Amino acid sequence: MATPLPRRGIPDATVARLPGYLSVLGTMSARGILSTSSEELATAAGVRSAKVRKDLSHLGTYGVRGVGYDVEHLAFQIATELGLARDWPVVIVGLGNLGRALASHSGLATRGFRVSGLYDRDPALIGHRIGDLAVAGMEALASRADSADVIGVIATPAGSAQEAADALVAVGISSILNFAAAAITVPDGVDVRQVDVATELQILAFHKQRRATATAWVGAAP
Amino acid sequence: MATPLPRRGIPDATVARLPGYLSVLGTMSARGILSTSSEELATAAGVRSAKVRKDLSHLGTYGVRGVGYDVEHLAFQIATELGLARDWPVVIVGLGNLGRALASHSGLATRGFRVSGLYDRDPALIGHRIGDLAVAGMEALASRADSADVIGVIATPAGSAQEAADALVAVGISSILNFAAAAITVPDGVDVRQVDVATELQILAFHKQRRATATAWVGAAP
DNA sequence: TAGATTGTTAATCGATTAACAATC
DNA sequence: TAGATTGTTAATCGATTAACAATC
Repeated sequence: MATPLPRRGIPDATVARLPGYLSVLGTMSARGILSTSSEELATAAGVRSAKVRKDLSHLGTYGVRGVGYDVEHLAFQIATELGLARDWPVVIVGLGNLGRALASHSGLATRGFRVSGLYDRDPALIGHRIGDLAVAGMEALASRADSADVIGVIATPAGSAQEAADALVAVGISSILNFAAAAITVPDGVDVRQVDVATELQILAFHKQRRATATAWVGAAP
Repeated sequence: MATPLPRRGIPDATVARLPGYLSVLGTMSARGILSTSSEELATAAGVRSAKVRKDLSHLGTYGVRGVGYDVEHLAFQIATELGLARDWPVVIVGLGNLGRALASHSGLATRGFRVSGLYDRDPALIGHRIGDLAVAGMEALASRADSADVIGVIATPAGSAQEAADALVAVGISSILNFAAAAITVPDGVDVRQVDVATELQILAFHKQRRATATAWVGAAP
C-alpha cells in the first residue's frame, strides 16, 4: 500500500475471524440471548475458546471476568472495529449468472453493505433490472463520484477480469473482491481479495486424496 | 479427522497456493510457453519467488538449476499432488441464484470437477434443467451410491445450511464447500471449507477504514 | 466466600524471507 | 567458462495454544 500505516496491532488472522464472531453474535441476539462466554462463542464459530479470548483482547477489554461478554455490546464493538458503523456501497462488474446471484444476495444488505451499481460491457445486458437496480454500461461506472468509498466486486469471466479491475481502479476504487478465476494486477494502495470456487474445491480434493491414500495404507497387508 | 494421517509434509499454506500456480501454468501452456522460472511464476501468481521455490520444493525437485521449470511437467506434478489426476464429482444442494450460477460455472469442468447432481428441497424447483442436469429432490441425494468420492457444495440460504450439511453427511460425503452464510457443524472426518461473500467484504471494509483513518491522521494538523 | 471466566503470559508451532551454495 | 536459477539453510516473524493469575 502507498501509505505506511500506523500499526493498529490487530493481526490479519484475527481480522479474518471477526466476521464469524459477529455473525454468531447476530444469531444469538436474534434469539434473545443477552450474554455469552468465550467457550460458547468458540463452539458456535468453530474455533477454540483461547483463540476467541486472544482475538477479542486485541480489540479492547469488553468482557467481564467470571461473567462473560454482553452480546449486543460485543457485536457493536466488533462491527465498529470492522468499519461497519456505516454501510458501504458495493458495485458489481459483470452480470452473468454469478453477478446476478451476488446482486440479489440478501446476505449483503443485512451485513453492512448496499449494492449501489451494476455494470457490464455487454450491450445486451444494459438496462436489465436486477432488484432495485438496472445494469449500466462501463462508461457509467467511469462517471461515479463516490468511488473512494466504494467496494468493487468483479464477477466477469476470467478473460475480462483484468479489464474490469482496470476500470474499477481508474475510478478510484481501492478495495476489490475478485470472483473471477484469474489473478488481477493492481497498483499499490489497492486492496484485492480473491475468491475462487475451483481453488476451494482443489484444496478439498487434496485433503480427500490424502485421506484416501492414508486409508489404503491402513487397509494394506503388512 | 478420524484417522491420524501419516504426515505428508505439505504445509497448509502451500496447498492453498498450489491451485494458483496451476492456474498460471495453464495460462502459460495455452500460450505455448514451454518453460518458466520461479520469478515469472511468482509475478503471475502475486507472490515472491522465494515462496514459489519453497512451495515447490515440498512436492519434489521438478526444476533445473540455471534453467527453470518445464511448464507442462510442473503443471502435471501439481495437478497430481492436488488429486486432480482424476475428475471429482460435485453435487450442489440449493439451486437458488447462487446454486444455479455454480451449476453452470464453466470454471469447474476445466479444472478437475464435474457437476454430477443438483438437489433442492423445494418441490417447485425439482425437474428444472440446468445445463445437462435436472434438479432432483433431497431423497434422490440419499440414494446416491458413489458418495465416498463426491464433493458436496452447499448453496442454500443460511437457515437451511445445517440441514443440507446433515443430508450430505448422511450419504457419506466427507468434503463440503459451504457457500451459505452460516457455519455448519459436522462429525469428525468431514472436511469443510467456508466461503462467504459478506465475510470477504467485511475484511475489505476493515482495511478500507484503517486506511481512511491513517489518511485522516496524516491530513490532521499537528 | 466459592465458582466462573476473563485477559495475559510464555512456550510452541508454522510460515515467510533473504541469502547463497549447488549446479545446470 | 560465465551466467542463470534452483533448492536449502537459517533467521525472523506471526499465529496458536495451554495454563493461570486476576477478578467479577
